[in-house]
Amino acid sequence: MVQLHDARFDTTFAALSDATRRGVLEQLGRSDASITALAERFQMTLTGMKKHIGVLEQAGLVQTEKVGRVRTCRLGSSRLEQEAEWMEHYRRLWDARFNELDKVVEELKRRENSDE
Amino acid sequence: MVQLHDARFDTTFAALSDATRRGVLEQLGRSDASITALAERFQMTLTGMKKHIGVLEQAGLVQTEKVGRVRTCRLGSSRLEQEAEWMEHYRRLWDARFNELDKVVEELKRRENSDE
DNA sequence: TCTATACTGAACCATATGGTTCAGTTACAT
DNA sequence: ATGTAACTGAACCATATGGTTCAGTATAGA
Repeated sequence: MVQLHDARFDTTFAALSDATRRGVLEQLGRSDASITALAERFQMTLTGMKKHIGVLEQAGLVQTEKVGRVRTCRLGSSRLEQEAEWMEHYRRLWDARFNELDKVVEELKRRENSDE
Repeated sequence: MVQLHDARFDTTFAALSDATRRGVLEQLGRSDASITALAERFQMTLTGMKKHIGVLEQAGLVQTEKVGRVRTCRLGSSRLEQEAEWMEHYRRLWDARFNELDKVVEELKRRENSDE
């Protein structure tokens, strides 16, 4: 049931398609951070960063918790496992196609040889 | 020089964030195909499919060649190697954070025990 | 109690995206 | 020579995205 994962993949890959958001993930890998801290680090308004965090949260890549007036962001529960798997799958497809081409080339060589 | 890869990552992940395009990659993993064939398979106008192919081509995931009046699409040269690497990197960050939390939890338990 | 900080939400803006239709152009088949 | 098939490009449309400003609300600190 590949279809079932489609929506999730859409949102995860879309979340990863922005350099700022990938930067935020890197940062959160080093230490948790407030929205303000992240906004400063990436030279952006609070509101702008909040939106990015929203996207990352939606994709399960980040979790946040508000205590007092500061909302702390940390890495979320999605470890991109299925996405990494998908990439592996794609690579196998690629290899399959590649090997097929190799066979064709070999076949051509064989014919050339028998023609000589 | 992480920045150098940023633009490429942007376009690759964006290309992968659409279910139709991922479907096209799957299909091309099985066999090369014309734009018309792909458009039919994914129930879409020729023009629509052409745009998707354009996006995939831009990301290096697909290559095309026009012979006569049909343009044949096949898997491209990008094997998502750097992207897979990036995901691994992210995972290591995640693990690092996770282990850190584990230590904190252990530390808390130790204190609890010494309090008893 | 007053003030500054940290966030939130609505509204706005420019540009991008995913799709369409319509009007070509080129190439194959009769 | 002509019709049809395969693609291409321009124009259009609705919605999404990445950002902003501005006007709040809620909390921490003096």
